[in-house]
Amino acid sequence: MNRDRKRPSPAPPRKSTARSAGPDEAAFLARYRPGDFARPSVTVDIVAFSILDGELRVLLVRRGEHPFKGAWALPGGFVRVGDGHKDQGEDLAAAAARELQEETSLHPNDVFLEQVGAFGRAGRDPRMRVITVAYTALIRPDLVPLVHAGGDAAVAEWHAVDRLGHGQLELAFDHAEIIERATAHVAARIDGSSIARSLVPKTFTIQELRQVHALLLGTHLDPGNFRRKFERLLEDGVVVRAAGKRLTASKPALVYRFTDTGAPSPNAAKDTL
Amino acid sequence: MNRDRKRPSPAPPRKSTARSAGPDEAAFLARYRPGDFARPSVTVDIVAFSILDGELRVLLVRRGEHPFKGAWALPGGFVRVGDGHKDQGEDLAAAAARELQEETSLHPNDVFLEQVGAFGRAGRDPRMRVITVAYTALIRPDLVPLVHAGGDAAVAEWHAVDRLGHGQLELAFDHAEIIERATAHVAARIDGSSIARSLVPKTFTIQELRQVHALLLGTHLDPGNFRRKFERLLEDGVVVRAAGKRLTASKPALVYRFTDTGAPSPNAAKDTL
DNA sequence: TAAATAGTGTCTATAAGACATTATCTC
DNA sequence: GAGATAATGTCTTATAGACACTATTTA
Repeated sequence: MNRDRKRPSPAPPRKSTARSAGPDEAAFLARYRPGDFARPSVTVDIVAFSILDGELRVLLVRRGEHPFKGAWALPGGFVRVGDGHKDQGEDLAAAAARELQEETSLHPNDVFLEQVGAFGRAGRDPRMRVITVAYTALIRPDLVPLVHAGGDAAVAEWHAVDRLGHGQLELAFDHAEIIERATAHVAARIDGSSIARSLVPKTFTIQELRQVHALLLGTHLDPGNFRRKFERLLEDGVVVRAAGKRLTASKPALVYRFTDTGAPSPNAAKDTL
Repeated sequence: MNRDRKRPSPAPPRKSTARSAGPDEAAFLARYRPGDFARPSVTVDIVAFSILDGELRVLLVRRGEHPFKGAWALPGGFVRVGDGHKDQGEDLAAAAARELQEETSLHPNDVFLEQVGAFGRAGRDPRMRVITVAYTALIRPDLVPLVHAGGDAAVAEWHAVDRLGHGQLELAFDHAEIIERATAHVAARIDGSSIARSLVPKTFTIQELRQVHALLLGTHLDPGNFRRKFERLLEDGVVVRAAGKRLTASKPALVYRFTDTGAPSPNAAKDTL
């Protein structure tokens, strides 16, 4: 029941949350000053997925500094907390969107961003206590070529999730675990179709969409059976025919696109995530 | 790519995580000193569910201090971060387990504890920036009578989740939203049966188990159809007959219990959660 | 025409929903 | 015996998996 932080503090004006604080509480807040005892650093880490060359891949950056110098890490950074008085800083989702944009130069509206959870094992960063909030970011493959433009100087590469295990690649901190949980998170949410929508190009064939589902689920999917499910999406107006055909070595495939029912990114709305 | 926290610091020995840091990195850590810029406070909040009088209920405590004095809040408290040198403090799951025990005097092994996610909207606490990590705790109703014993002096009550909305009860901070998400989290995981196991008494009838599922899903469940699913649990050895019968106003019902396949609480294992 | 893949149809097993029926207990 | 609920059974519908088959294009 330690809900009460036993500390006085200057009144940080609450932002946006309109609620009726009585004059009593206003007076309390005016008197309140935060004591300082140890606080953790809080970061956001971005698990950015895309599909390249038929593989599920995740964006990793090579660390140039200790600890884990030379190892691969998830892009991420500190949550801006503000000065604690006038301004309490940015929301978690905003921090994730900002980091995403800094790393990839992609606009957050084009990317599906969703919280996975908090990871805060003591000792996960050898320097100090760091609690990180992980977000999945689903990047449409046709946007991947635009990714590298605005990033830092550091090396960023898309690594196949399948080839991360078994120490084939040294991953910094607990990022192997975070990627594992993020992958499970995405796979568990594939059926709503809003996930898959963020991992196929603007226009796609049924087989391409099936491949996305198959990769995320880690199983083979029968083309005929998948088509059956796809036809339900057509009937519901979730997808529609697009112009043209996809030319292959044999019979060309019809091309579809998702309609705009339901936004691709739920970012703006949920700022607690 | 702000993965590097641009701060020097004394070497906090990493806890438990056995990894091979080269002598180079060891030297770096010895030199490292954390600068201090603004950090958020981090808390854990417990959304403890149980089923009483046929209702899904959540444990709330009445706030005795500003802000939100007199309002109802989730039990919770600060994550212990340690001094940042020798010790980085406790894991998030450990903090949740500790808070749970402090609040309810229940042993964490008897309770199903699982992370919901991080909530960190700027301004959610008017005093200062606080990021909280919410955990669901599922309390078997037969343990509820033991709950109050070891708590703080504050008033703690089990409130029906159905009767929280529409401003019927003033909830502190963003706890209404946290409860909503925690409820959805639990409902989404009901089918694994490990959830329901934590919300029925040690022995239970089929109808009692059905009621738990119905409450969490918010729908009516047909007794006959539910029995069919239950029979699969029997065949798989997930549940077995227990001695005795439940006496009612009419025909007594057979009594069952869950077997020990699969632990009731996944706490100890996942310390990143 | 051969090869290849897109697209279609069919059979079966499984599970869920609706609902009727029987069994067994208390009062 | 009346009332009540437990326990069982049946019919229908929806969906998934396996797999056979047809259609259309390129080379």
